[in-house]
Amino acid sequence: MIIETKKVVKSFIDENFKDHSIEFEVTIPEDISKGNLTCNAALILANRVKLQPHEVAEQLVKPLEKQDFINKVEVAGPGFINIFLTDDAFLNVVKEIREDITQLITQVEKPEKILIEFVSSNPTGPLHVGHGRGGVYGDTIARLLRLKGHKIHTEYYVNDAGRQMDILTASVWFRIAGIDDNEFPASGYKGTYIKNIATRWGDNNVDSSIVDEIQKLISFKDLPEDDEERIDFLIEQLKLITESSWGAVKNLALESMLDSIQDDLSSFGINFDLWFSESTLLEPSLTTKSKFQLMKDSLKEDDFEIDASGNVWFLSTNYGDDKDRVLIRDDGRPTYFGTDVAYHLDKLQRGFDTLINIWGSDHHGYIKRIAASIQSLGYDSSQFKVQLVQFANLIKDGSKIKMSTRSGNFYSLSKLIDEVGKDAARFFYLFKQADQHMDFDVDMAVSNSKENPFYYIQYGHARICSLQAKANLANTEVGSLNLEHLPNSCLSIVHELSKFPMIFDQACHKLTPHLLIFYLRDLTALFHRFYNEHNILDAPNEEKIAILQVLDAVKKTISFTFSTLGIKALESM
RNA sequence: GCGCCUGUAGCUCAGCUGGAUAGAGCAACUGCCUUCUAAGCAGUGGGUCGGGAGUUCGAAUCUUCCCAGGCGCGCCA
Repeated sequence: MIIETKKVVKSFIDENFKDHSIEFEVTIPEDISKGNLTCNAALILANRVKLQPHEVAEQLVKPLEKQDFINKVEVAGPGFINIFLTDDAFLNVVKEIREDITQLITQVEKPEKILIEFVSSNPTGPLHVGHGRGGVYGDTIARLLRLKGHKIHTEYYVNDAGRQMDILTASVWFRIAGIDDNEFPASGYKGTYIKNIATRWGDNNVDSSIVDEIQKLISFKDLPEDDEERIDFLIEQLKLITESSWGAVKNLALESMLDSIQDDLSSFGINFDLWFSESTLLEPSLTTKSKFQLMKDSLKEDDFEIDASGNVWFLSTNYGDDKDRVLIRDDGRPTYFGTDVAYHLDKLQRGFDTLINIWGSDHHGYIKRIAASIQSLGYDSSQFKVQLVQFANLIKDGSKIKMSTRSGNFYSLSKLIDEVGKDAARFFYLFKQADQHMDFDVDMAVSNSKENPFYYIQYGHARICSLQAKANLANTEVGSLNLEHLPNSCLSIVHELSKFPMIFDQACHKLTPHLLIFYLRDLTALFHRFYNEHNILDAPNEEKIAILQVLDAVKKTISFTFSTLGIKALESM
């Protein structure tokens, strides 16, 4: 109805106020006395054409009054146009929700092929609660955009090629050799998951001479002082000591980490279409160069240069970045940035119209250089979009929990799922806008008390299910609703239901799924209030049927929206 | 120092492409369970929308300057 109304106003303006195409809004006012819909077009247009807003409004009223879904139109306040809809318009919403709520979702005119990349956490440790937030957000965005009609592909970029992988592998070797926490290098990964990998390796292959050498290496007194230099030195030595086993342990470690990450995500309802391996970008095939090489060949020639020591620089400042960036180190190894450029080129070459990357907010400084590289590769940087997700602080017993992967001291995602449950966890992640800092209060999420908003909506859904079971009218025919039989206080529920398409559109357009949760809470509140005021099952039969049809629409709105957010609505509590 | 994000009720947050009296939940206080699930409902109190200036018919929303907090500013990923 909003969309229809907007069309009417817009075409009237196009006809009668040529050259004044304006952006205006049709919204649903808080106060029902201001109509079911309200339009601010006259205020904006009056400014342009230098007329009184009232005069303009009076003209805009005319075409609206002719619409059969509109009952009454008023000009109010400084020049708002308040629109009152017919009963049928509302009843139609209830009917459509009950038939098939997805028909209320307006499909995009031009469906796009969109690749959404998210989580992409280094496979050097288990996922923690921060990754969970990005994961749930990305997954939900994918679901929303799919429903809008876009073609969505999801991807996890696996950083399996860099120094971090060597540190991971070295850490496993230290544990294989029985190095304990006292002697363990500060820059290594200490977590118990490393011990588990070491144990898996130890089950079938233990070479005691290697173990001896590693122990000797660790106690060697002339190791570099600096933590980072020391770990790099140790890695170099370990590669010599372990020879061919190095690669095998590395593979085992990577595989174990990916298994664990995959398990955590899938228990969160998050699955990826593709796990993209960074290292494949560096592997030439028999017939072609590596994707990395091909990327370098595709960059504009003016956009890179080689310095005296042999580093290859990408001149991202040509595109507004603060600094130029090294693409290839003097020893020939690509930087992280370098392979990432190759990855993005690969994405674009696969024919995606839009790339959406969901990154932790600490990566915001990285946006410009990737956008720059995309331009240099000859693509339009507007195809590349980044949604930043802010950190999630974990609150337990009223205080923040600090997290660090290296020390092995963190609150893992799997622990969160165990304690809070998938659905409540997803709910709380989505309860706040993704690009805002958030405190995730674990105690609140698990509490069965009234302070937990998750159960508020669930309870509403369960109550309706219970009513339906008792009334035995769950399948009341669609379309037989008559507004006369509906008590006034139930009408406000119908009004709220009519907002659904608008809210859903906003959530998709702005990539803000939290709007849907806030909407459900408002909708549920109206139901709970109504439930307390009316003894539904004792109402006269016609009234009861009418009410239950509206409540069925509420129930379907909750369960559909929840399922879109990856949450299962409870039938009973 | 530069960049991004944030500052709205005691707490957690909506609202931010400017719009009609600033919202919700929790907490506090007062009521409502012999009646469809009280994980609920009704009501009361609580605000210089961090501060100043500006833009205009109109600002929590836009601009600018301050103040406070988070994050980033690697040939780490």
